[in-house]
Amino acid sequence: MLQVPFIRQNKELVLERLALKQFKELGLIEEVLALDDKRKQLTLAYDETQAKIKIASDEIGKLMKGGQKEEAEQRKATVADLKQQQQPLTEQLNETEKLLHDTLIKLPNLPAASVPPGRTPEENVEVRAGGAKPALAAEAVPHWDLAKKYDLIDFELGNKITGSGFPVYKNKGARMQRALIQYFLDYNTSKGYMEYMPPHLVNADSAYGTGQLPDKEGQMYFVGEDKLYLIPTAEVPVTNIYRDEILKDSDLPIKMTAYTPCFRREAGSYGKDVRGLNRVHQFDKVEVVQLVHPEKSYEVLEEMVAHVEGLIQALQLPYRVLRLCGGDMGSSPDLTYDFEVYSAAQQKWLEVSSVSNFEAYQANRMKIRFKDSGGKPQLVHTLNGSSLALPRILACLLENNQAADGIHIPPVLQQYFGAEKIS
RNA sequence: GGUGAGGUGCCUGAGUGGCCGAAAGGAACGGUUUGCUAAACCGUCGUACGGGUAACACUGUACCGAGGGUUCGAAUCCCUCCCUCACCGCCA
Repeated sequence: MLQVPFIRQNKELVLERLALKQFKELGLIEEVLALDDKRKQLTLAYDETQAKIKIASDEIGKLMKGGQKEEAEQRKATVADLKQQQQPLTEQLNETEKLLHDTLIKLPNLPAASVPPGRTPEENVEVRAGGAKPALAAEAVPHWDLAKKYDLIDFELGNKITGSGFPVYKNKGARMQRALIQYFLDYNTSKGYMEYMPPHLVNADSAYGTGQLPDKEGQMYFVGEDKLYLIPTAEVPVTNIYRDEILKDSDLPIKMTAYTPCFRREAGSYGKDVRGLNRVHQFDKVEVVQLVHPEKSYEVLEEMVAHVEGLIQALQLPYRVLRLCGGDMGSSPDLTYDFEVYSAAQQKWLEVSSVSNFEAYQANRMKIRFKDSGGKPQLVHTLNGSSLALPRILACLLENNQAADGIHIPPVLQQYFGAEKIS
């Protein structure tokens, strides 16, 4: 959520940046400022009346004690009068505050100055690339065929148990999931991230906090009976650990990592890239989250990008790092880097990680603050990234490492997986 | 799910209608003392939104789980919800 004083002082910049993000309802900015003006005016009027009521009430108490009943009754009449004046103010104030909040929450975050212009994924900017695309044999096949050949994943079985997009991992496939999760968590904790295992369902407040609500409600599975949402990413429960907290500046940075399954309805994306593991409704992911001092967040963003890059390099996968253009970014981040790995048999780049700086956008929603050196509460900056999402990593590992004698496991995974290849 | 007790500031905990934004103790922070540590002593010790200021100061209002209500006046009384604890039931 953007901060009103900032909008007021930087109106032109805000309009310009929102346009970069392809945001159309620029009129909302004027609305916000007008509503805020109205709010201040009503607050002042309400407070003044309320102060008079308090004084009069106080006097009534004293008059009653002194036995001056008539005087007291007179004061009561005054209060009744004041309350009548106040009533419309109260209503208008509540209404205005709600409207202001509802309008404010509709505004996306401002993209950073370094965000490239553009509308579509094609306009994302490649920052760098690494790893070599493997030269596969002519008979190389995509991962869904390999999954069948080596009995690793059963997609049809998931259909029976749940529905499409819920693959069943089995055998060495299940073992590989476990190995990847453990390796990723070990890698993250070795770099100072504290490991968490958070709830997989969250309440509406948490979903609002990270920005899933109200905009992306349709992307989450909802348990109506208990008004809980299945998490689309560990970012939601993990970042909310510090919701409504005021930290000491010496507490920063806070580095957290968690493995969770992720649930996404993917409404509206049927039929596109849904084959095999490319897009599923439930998948596993290890996430890293940081809460940092505002002056450090861009430095930390680069550090997190390097962190994820190290992981992909260790897995020996060909990858590229993209800086997302304004139109392809989500509504909450200031700056996002996507990692894509090359799935050699499909000959496709698959997104496996997204690392973002949200600056104070999420922190303002969640009221995550710290006391700066002057002792004043100030919003932290939040960042998060996948390190990593499993399905597409697995797809690439299977496809890229297939050989006549089986699928070769990257050295870093062998001790976790317990073998050098799947055959 | 049932019954009972309860939810107060960073923590413990007092407060059952006006003198309470809230006692006391602890923790934390700053200072004095001290060879160092400890102890002792002094001070600070909520947040939000307004007004005010160059910035402080100062000042108004709100907040004692959440939301409603009663009353001139609510942490305190009433209602609904949420949560915690204990016991019972069920159960990994």
